[in-house]
Amino acid sequence: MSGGGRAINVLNVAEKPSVAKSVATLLSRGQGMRVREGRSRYNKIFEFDYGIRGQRCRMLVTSVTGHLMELEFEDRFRKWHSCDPADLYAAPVRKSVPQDKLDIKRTLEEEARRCQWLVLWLDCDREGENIAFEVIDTCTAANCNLTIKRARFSALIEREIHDSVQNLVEPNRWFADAVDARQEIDLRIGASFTRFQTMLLRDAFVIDSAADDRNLVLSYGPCQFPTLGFVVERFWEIQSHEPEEFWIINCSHKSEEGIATFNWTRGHLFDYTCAVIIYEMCVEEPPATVAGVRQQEKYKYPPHPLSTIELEKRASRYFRMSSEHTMKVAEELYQAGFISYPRTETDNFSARTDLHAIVQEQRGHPVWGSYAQRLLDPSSGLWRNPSNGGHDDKAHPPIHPTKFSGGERNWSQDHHRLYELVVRHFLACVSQPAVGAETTVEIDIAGEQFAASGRVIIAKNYLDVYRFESWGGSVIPTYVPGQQFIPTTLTLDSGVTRPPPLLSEADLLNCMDKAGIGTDATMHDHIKKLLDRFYATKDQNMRFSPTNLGEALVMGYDDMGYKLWKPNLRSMMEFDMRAVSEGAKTKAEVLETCLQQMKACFLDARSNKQKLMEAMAVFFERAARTARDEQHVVGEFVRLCGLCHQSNMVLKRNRDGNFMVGCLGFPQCRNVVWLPGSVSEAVVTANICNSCSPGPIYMIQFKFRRLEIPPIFSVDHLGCIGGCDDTLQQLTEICGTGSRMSARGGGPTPLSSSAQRSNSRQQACSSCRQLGHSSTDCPSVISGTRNSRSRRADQQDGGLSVSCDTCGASCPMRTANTANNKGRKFYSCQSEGCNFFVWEDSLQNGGGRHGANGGASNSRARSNSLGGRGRGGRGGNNATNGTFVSATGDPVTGRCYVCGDPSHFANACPNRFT
DNA sequence: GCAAGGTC
Repeated sequence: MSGGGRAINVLNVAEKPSVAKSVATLLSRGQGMRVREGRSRYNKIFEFDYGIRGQRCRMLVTSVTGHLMELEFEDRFRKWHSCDPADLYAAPVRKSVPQDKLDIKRTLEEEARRCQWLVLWLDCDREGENIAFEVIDTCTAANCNLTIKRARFSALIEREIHDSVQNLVEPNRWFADAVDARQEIDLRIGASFTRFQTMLLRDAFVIDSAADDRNLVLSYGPCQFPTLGFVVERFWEIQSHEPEEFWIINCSHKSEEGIATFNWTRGHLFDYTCAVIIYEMCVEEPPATVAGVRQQEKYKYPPHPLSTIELEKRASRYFRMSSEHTMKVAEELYQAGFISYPRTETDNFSARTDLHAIVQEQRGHPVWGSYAQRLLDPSSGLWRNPSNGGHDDKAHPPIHPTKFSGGERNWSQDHHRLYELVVRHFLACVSQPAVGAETTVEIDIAGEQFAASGRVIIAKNYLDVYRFESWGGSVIPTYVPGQQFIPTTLTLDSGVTRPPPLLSEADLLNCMDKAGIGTDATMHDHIKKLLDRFYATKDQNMRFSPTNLGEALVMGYDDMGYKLWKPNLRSMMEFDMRAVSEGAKTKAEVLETCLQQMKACFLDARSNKQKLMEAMAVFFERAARTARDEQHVVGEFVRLCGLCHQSNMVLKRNRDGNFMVGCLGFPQCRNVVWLPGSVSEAVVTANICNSCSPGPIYMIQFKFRRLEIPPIFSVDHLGCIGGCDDTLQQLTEICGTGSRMSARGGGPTPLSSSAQRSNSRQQACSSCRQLGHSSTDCPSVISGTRNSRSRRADQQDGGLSVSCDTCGASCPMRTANTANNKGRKFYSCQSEGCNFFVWEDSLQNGGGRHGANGGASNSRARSNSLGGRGRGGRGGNNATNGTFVSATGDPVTGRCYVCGDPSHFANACPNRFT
């Protein structure tokens, strides 16, 4: 091993103590290795003799603990009031070793003085390269004659480590530069915005967080803020959700073999008339014909090897552990040698990993040991080489067990759980997928398609050990093509669309991962920061809601038109960092352009600080000395909340100046009545509404902006929000509301919310002079001229069809079979999820669509924001109560949806389509 | 008192 000539001293530095120990052990093969203390008690020094390409070496292997240095502003810029925060974009910064790392620095200096070579064993990623240069700077300051080399390795495996030390390379300056740029940008942006918004808002409002207001820091960071943005965005999405009623036909069939539930191929329809017509056709011609039976073998694959994010997501999902706690427990298991390094992006095992050896270790476990034995038995056929998740950080393998344990005495329940997850996940990864046999039966009732499916699990395979996942199986009776049967139940049911749930921790990690916010080692920190800063809370179900403070800050920047709370900024920076690390751009170039842009953004944000103040004023009271000129903060009493029955509903303005009546129980109670966007003034009067209950409900004197309401309405109106007031309802429909959600939606952020508001107000259609639509989507234009001509051109041989207004598919002509419309022809779209429907005679007449609602297939009438009346435009027809049950042969219940009479169905109603 | 990134 050791060659001739005089031995040189080689200082080897790893990123962390564990790597130093591994490298030393592997290189020395455990022979003749000495350990001695350095100045830092964590960072030992290992010594042994070794030969590098014929050169005899005395190897000294030690470590740092991550970054050795920190970037800071020079002293005179460190105090918050020492300078204008805008100056922080140019204030001099310097890198230095912080107090708690000085002992490591001294060790490096002392050892470097007696060495000739320095070999860097830092992790092989950009941060690792940057740390390498911190070590180089420290060591060369003590000994300028050092020869500097970099060891490149991707796993702590004997052959790999020997190879890398025999093939030393140069450190990569570009990689380190990319990190330098990132650090400087993060520091300047973070410090300037944090100081600015903290000093602006903390003393101006009474922020009732758990922290003392004086110590509250309203931080801004390029990772924490987009993380908050995800939470707020979902919250807004939920708030803006307007439940929409839909209709669905359900069919089931019971036979001796069991029951099959058939789902309507159309999914659901939002148009009630359309759904009822189809439903009634099915009811009147109920025999079902089996159109097809499909049998397929399906596989459920085991997960990819375990990365940090996956570990965090799964621990959150399976055990409700926070990502921060998961990482703490994982770190302890790692320190004790039970699992591999827990901070890894890699989800692919290197071909050199001895997977069988890892399984072998687990054979003795009382619970999963027998599964491990089966895996190793070639005759079981259970083994499968793990899939490749496609990520490799080139530094660490996927998380896997490194030492057998049947459970240690000092382990908490969470240590047990996490170790079990890591082991079971690993065993699952090297197992065959679960196999199932799926049967799909398609049936046809009066031209409508339904389908049912069942699954039988043939082989559980990995699911036997991965108890966290399941694969539902259900058996359905046997059907043969052409078979006919009478459905046991055939019902028309209603449902309402639901908003998405609040973000779970796993969802949030997913969002961050996709947008490139944070790293595997820091993502949980950013989430925790939201909680620590009182920007968000986590409920019992581990789901995140923004606090008033978090929402106000995001709202403030959103109102300025900035995407500072979106992940774009970080993505842009990440793109630039990559360019630097590839040598396409220089560090100086990126710093200059990025900081110039950010400074301009900062100055602009500061000149628009009023937006931030206004957003805060929506949620918080002004501090005493500034509250004098504020009004509408608390609001005037209108009624007791009919939802929570605990708090008062008060008249308020939102930050755009739009009026609303909201429950003071917010955020626990979210009851709110949004008022028409055309209201210019609103004052609660002493008049009490005598038709709405429970009372008292105080009436509000409104003034509307003349140009924003149709001429038939008066600008002055004494109104009630209890549901009795038709004028308010109509104006709300016509003008829209000032609801933040209707303004924000999912589209691009408006630069000015007032511009958005005026766009949402509707003008009269220039074609038919009606309100509620524009000439481009006027029903008379669509069905009367342009589209009916194009439809005529679409006739097909062997049967008439028209092209669908909505999806463009061909819609065949069909004949209605209902009592009132027997023999009448219509076209309805066959595409899944499409509910286009039109009567043939309405096309021939060239006129508009049917009746008030009939035929206008896609009109998804929005529910009125003035509560309590069901769907707009169909007063008196409360369809949600009417589940029409028409079990063939069984009694039929329900009532007519047109007039509400229980003695007949709509198909026999004399008032239908009149 | 501020960021995000390493790590103990």
